Amino acid sequence: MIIDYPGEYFSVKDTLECGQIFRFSPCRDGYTLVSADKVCFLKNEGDRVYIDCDDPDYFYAYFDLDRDYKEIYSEAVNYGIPFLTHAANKGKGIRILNQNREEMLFSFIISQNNNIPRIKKTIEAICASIGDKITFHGEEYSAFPSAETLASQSKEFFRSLGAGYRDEYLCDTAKRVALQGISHLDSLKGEALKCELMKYKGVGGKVADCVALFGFHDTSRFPVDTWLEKVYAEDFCGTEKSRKKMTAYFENLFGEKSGFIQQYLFHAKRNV
DNA sequence: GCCCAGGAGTGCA
DNA sequence: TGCACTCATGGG
Repeated sequence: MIIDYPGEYFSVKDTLECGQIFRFSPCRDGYTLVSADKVCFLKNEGDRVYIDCDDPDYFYAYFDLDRDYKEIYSEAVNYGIPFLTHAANKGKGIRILNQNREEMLFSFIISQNNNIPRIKKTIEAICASIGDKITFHGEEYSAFPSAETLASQSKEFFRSLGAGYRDEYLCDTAKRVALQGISHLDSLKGEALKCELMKYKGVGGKVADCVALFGFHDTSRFPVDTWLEKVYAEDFCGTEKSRKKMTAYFENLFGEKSGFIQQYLFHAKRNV
C-alpha cells in the first residue's frame, strides 16, 4: 500500500534527520524506517511524498498527516524573530512524528550526553540483538524490543552494546515498565506528564520533554539541549543560565506551538 | 590528546 | 535551591 501526499510541507530528509527518530537509514532514492514493529519506505519525488508500507493507518498517524503544517510555518514566521524566520524557512518540511511511547522512553534515555550517530548505533545493536524479526518486501528488520524483553537483560548487556553508564538506567526503567506498563500516562499532558516521566531513572527534564513531544505528541513541550542553549544565548539574547528557566521562557513564548518551533530551531542550529 | 554530544544523579554548601 | 563533579564512549 502506498500513501501519496503533498510534499511542500513534508521533507523526508529533514523530518528524519532532525533528531526525533533514530531508526532509519538511506535506501535507494529514499529511506527505510522502523517504528516499533512496523517498517516503511518513503521518499520525496517531485512535489509529492510516497510512503510504502503494510499498515497505512499507522503511518498516516505516525507522520501526522492530518495536520496543516502551513499554518504552523506561518505562525512561526509571524513572530518576526530573525533566526526563527530563517529556521522556519529552512525547515518548513519538518513534521513532528507520532512515535511509540516506550520506544521514545528508552531511546531518549540513551540519548543523554551522547551524539546522534552513536545513539543510532546503540539502539540498532539492541534491536538487532533481542528484537523480534520482521519482514518487509523480502528484507529482514528488527522490531524494537518489548519492555519485558529489555527487562530480562543484564547491565552488562547494554554496556557491551555501547550504552555506557546509562546501562543501569535502562535496566531500572525496563523493569518498571515491564511491571506497570505506561498506560497510566496516557491521559496526562503538560507538567503532569513531564513530572511522571521524570520518575523514571535516567529521565530528567530534557529527556522527559522529548518523550512527551515525540511519544505523546504534547506540542506544548520545548526540550532544551546543548543546541537550544546556543540558540537561546546567541539568537534570543537570553541571560538565564539554567535549562529549566530557558525551557520556561520558550514555552511561555510559543505555547502549544513550542514543539514545532523547537524542531525548526534545533534543525537550523545544528546545520550551522 | 582534547572537546563535544538531543544530560542526569549525587553530594555538599 | 544551586553549584561542581562524575558517568562511558565514539566523532571531529
